[in-house]
Amino acid sequence: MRSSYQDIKADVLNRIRQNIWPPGANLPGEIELAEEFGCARATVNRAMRELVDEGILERKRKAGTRVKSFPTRKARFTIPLIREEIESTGAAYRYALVDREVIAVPGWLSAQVKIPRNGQVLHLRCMHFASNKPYQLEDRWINLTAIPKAEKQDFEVIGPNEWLVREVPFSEADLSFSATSATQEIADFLDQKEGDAVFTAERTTWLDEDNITHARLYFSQGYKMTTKL
Amino acid sequence: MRSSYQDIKADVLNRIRQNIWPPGANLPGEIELAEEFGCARATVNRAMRELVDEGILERKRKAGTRVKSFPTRKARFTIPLIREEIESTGAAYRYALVDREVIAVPGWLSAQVKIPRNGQVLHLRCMHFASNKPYQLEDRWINLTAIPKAEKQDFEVIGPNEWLVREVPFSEADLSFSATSATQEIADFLDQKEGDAVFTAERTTWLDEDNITHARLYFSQGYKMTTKL
DNA sequence: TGCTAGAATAAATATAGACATAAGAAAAAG
DNA sequence: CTTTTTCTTATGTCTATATTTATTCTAGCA
Repeated sequence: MRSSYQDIKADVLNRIRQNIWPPGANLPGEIELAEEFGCARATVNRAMRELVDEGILERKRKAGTRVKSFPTRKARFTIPLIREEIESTGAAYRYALVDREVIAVPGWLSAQVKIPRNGQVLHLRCMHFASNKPYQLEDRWINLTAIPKAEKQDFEVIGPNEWLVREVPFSEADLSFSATSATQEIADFLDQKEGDAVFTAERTTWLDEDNITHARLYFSQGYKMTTKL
Repeated sequence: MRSSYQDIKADVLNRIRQNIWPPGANLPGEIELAEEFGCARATVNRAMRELVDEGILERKRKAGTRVKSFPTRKARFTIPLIREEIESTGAAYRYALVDREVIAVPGWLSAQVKIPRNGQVLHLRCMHFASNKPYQLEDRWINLTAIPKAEKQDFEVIGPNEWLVREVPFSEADLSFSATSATQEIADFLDQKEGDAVFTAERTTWLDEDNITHARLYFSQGYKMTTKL
C-alpha cells in the first residue's frame, strides 16, 4: 500500500473528523499502525510528531497517543518585514525617519528590560507608508550597550527593523498584540482622530541575556492581522 | 562526538549568531555536516528541517541550504479555550448566555461565507467573565445546515466554543485580529465606554467545503495576546 | 494500607543504507 | 547562439533496526 507520512497524516485526520477516533480516544501504537499502513515505524512516527506539533494529538511515553480532548490548535503568524508586507499588496512602500536621539535609558524601559541603569539607548521614531498613506508608526529603542554600531547608522534611508534583522542576530523575542487608544500625537502621525482604536504590537528582542531592542508598532486604522490554521 | 539533532540545531544557531554563517550564506551539505558532527545524515536532516520550520534557514534541492537573508521568524499562538485561559491566571471563570435566536442567514454573513441563501443559522451572544469582571463578548453564528444538532443545544451552561471544539471537528479556520471601536452596545457588555479600543478576534471555521461557524470575539480593555519566538 | 523498587512498555531518538525528486549545470542539437 | 536534453547533485523521503528514556504498572516490602 506504500503510504507516505503525509498520507498517514491525512488518514488520521480523516478518522478524527469521522469520529472513528473521537476526542480523548487512545489510538493504536506505532508498531500496530505501521503494520496497518504497510510502512516503517519511523514513517508513522513522523506523521504523529507533526500532528502533535499541530496540536491535534497528545503523546506520552508508555501511555500512548491520544486525540486531544480539547484540540487547541496552534496558529502560526509569519512576522513579515513591513516593506514586504506592503509591497505584497501591490502598494508602494515609503519609509521616513521622524526623529532620532541618543538618550539615557528611560526608567520605564530599564525596568522592563535588562539594560544597565546608566546605559544609553538610541530612540527612533519612523513612519511606514503604503502608497503614501500612513501604515505604521514605529517607536523603537535600541540598546547601544549591546549594539554600539547602531549609533553610526543614520536610519534615514533604511528602517531600523530592516537594519536590525539583517545585521543583528537574535535568540529570542517577546511579542504582544493589543488594542490601544490613539493619543493626539499618534493620531496625528497615522492621520486619525484622537481616541481612535489602534492595533498595537510590542516587541522585545534578546540575544542570549542581553536586551537588544524594544519596539512599539502602531498600525493605522483598518489593519488586520490574519492567518489560517 | 555523538551529537543529537538538538545539539546540531543549537550549534547551527550559534554559528549564525556568531556570523560564521552570515545571512544569505550557503552552508555545507548534509553529508559533510554529518561527518563533522559525527552522526547520520538523517539526524542532520531533522535538525535542518526544524530550522527551516522556524524560519531560520531556506533549503532547495540541488541548490543546498542557506541562512535566510531576512529571517522572518514564525510566531506561534496557541488559541486556548477561554475557560482555560482565564483559569490559568487564577481567576474564576463564569459563562453566561446573553441571547439565542434561530434566524435566516443575514446577507453580510452569506456573502462572507458559503451558506445556502435560504439556510438558517443559530445566532448566540455570550459573555465570559474572569472573577466576575467582563472578559470577552462572544458573537457567534452557527450554520444549522451543516450542524443541525446545534439547534438542540441550549448553550445555557456550556459555551458554544467549548461545545463546538468538543463535538464538531474542523479542517480549517481563518483567524484575524484587529482593533475596533466599541459601539454603545459592546461597551455596555464589557463595562467600558463607547468608542474605547477593543481587541477583536474574528474566526471562521470550515469542515472541508462547509462553513461551520463564524465568531467575533470582543475582549475587554487591557487584553494582550502574547507569545515568544 | 501505603510506599518503593523494579519490570514492562510506548514513544523518542539515532543509524546506515536506499531510492525519489527537483533543479542547477553541462552537453548536445538545432 | 539559443534551445533542448541529459547528467549530476543535494535534499526529501522511506526502511529496518537498535538504543534510550519517561511512565505506568506491579509485586514485594514495611
